[in-house]
Amino acid sequence: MEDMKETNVKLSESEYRLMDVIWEKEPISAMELAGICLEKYDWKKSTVYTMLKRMGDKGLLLFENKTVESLVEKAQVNKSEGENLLHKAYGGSLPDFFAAFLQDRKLTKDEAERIQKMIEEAME
Amino acid sequence: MEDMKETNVKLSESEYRLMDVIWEKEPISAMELAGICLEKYDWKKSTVYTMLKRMGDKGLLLFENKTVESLVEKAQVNKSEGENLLHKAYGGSLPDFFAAFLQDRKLTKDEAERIQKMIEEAME
DNA sequence: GTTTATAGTCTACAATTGTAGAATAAAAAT
DNA sequence: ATTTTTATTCTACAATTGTAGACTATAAAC
Repeated sequence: MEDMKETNVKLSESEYRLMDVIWEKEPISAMELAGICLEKYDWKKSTVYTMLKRMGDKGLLLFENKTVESLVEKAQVNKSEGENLLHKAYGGSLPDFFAAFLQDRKLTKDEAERIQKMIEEAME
Repeated sequence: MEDMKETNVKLSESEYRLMDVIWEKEPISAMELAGICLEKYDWKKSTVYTMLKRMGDKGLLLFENKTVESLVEKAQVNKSEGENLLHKAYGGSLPDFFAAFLQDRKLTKDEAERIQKMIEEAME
């Protein structure tokens, strides 16, 4: 990972999958990547190379000198997808958003505490 | 809205936008829908009709007798998008997921309380 | 009933995504 | 240097998405 501030990065499903491997192993050689993707997703190597090319053009990663590294952070991609959903689906209301997940879900004491704590810290 | 349990409904960006209008006004006549979409998104009427056709084929809505109604609930679509993100991006960990949103965000006392309360209720 | 307006369908086309075989280039082995 | 192996690129193609103009059918007015 090198840099790139770009807000609102949007990856397709497959792009995300590929990035996910990259995030985990970078810097990684294109060949090793192809190997992992073959195992993990059953993608042929040319499929991986094609994606690398396209994603490189989009500025999502750097494929240079046999090696691949990301140009977007996982946290940032996740964040922007999340914020996007929060706004489009729940009008930006965090309580409404959270409610959707807490509705039919049980939390362990530990999880609940961890979250409670975060909330306190986020309270002004 | 009539029915359809289908887990994991996935709408494209435009499909979601159209559905959003439908959810708000259904049952609504195709023409009125086209009018709203023209104003709101600047989509030509044939664009709307094309989408209605395609989305009807996919079982996302019913376009019958000049009238349109949804076959998927907004809450359900939102939910499934959210769960999807939760899993793919945060390994299903709600605390991690929530943390991403609470990180750089301030909550009002009211919001915090509403969330706290939900958490307590979700705790076993 | 014929004109006019309104609603709906069809066809089209470009961009993006998912996928990969075939060809080529580069590196390693002999 | 030539063969063999391995890495990379090219070309291709189908499906999906985004978009809409042109045509047709239907209903409303006269």
